[in-house]
Amino acid sequence: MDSVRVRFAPSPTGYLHVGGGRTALFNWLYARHHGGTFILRIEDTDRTRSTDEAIEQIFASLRWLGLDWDEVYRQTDRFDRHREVAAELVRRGAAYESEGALWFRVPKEGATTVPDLLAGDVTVQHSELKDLVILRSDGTPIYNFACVVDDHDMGITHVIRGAEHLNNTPKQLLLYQALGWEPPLFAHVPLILGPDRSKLSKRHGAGSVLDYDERGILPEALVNFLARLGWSHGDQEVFSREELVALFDLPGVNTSAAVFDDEKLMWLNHEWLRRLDLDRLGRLLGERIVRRGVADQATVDALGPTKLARAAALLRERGRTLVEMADRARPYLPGDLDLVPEAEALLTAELRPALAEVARRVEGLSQPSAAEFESVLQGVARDLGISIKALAPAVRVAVSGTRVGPGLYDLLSVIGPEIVVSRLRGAARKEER
RNA sequence: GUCCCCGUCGUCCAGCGGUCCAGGAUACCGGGCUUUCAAUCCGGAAACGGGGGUUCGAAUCCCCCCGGGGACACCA
Repeated sequence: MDSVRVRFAPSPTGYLHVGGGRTALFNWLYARHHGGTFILRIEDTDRTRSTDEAIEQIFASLRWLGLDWDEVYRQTDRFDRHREVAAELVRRGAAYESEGALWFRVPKEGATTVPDLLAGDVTVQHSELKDLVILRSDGTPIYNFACVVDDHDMGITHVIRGAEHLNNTPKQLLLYQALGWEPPLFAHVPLILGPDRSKLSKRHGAGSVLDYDERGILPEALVNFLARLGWSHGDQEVFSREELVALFDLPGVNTSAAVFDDEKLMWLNHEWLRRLDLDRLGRLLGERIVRRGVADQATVDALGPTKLARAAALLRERGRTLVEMADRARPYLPGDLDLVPEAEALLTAELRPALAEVARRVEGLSQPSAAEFESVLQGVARDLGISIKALAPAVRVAVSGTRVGPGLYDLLSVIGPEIVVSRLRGAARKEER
């Protein structure tokens, strides 16, 4: 059997949204699973709506998703070929000119059946079809025609595309027939729906692939999530890219549309955050801290990769996105903190000397571990006759500015003795005013 | 409106004639653990759209209805 050649054929009329992203993913997975070729074809025949910015966006989106293509084409580069084939259709009497445009004649009688790999045989009566324009009056080709010519010329073996194209397929099949060409196999994948159950589109808001990057979603998570929309492997939920390549195939794909559930994406993202290599996560966190304006590049650089990774290890347990992690990273960075409003209530006159005492005892230590911090706090609590349940929250808020966060001793150990001491003293002094 | 596709917990999936008084995940509710929040553990509520068939037996096969979606451009 010929090796698999599939294509993703977006039109550059706007950003790439997740629906297109999933179509691209399924094509890519199919190609990689079968050791085939993944082709990217920019369908820019509508020159009034296509933009170079959109093309760049599509490239950037696919790169971010990690979907590498083996060949890339632009339909506008192939207009001569399209016109040549159109002329051939005229010669064969299958096309005619009217009002300046070239039309393909659809038979009045009979029917065409699409042998869809997923939907099964779908038959459409020719009486339902109208003649279709193949070349506009300005001589440029139209989708249904350019698509057929290109799929044929590029040796496409499987057309995997959104279900909204199922109705186009009979027309395309008729074109293949008129040209005497062997059509590829078709697989129309179910649509992704928005919360209102209509086809996911730009008007549903955050539909752009790159928006998910902006929101702090990992490409691993979005790929995993998109793959699970319409495809499954038993009860498994988390799949690495490698697993997907190994397991994905068309027979496992659904036929019913799926609603995009943001909450589940968040859960999956958290899962991936917790599985990520810590050095890489540390780097991502550093970038995000700067990107979010939490701190500048110099501050992040000063912290260094090791501390960044340690902070990331704590942050990822609670944050569901890189954005949440970065926005909570302030306590790990040098400098003063804004304390939450209830902090004042926690830092009572009774606790003030205790904070100062903790600072004094920490000062003598070098690189204290979480366990050492614990024994310091326990010691101070015991010696000063204070409950640890009162001391711990006060130390936490003094050092991290907030009442919530990782285990206190881990937190202190990662923040490090210098910053801990300085913030403890600051809080103790504040109370004296 | 016409044609086409689809129809299992709110949502994503499993199920492909018996092992299903339907399983997993998420979200939700309650409890344990914890200085807090997470994580985690235990428990709970939650679905085969309806009606006819076929069959000894149907979530699984067929038909009708209903519901949802998509397509009906010199857009893709």
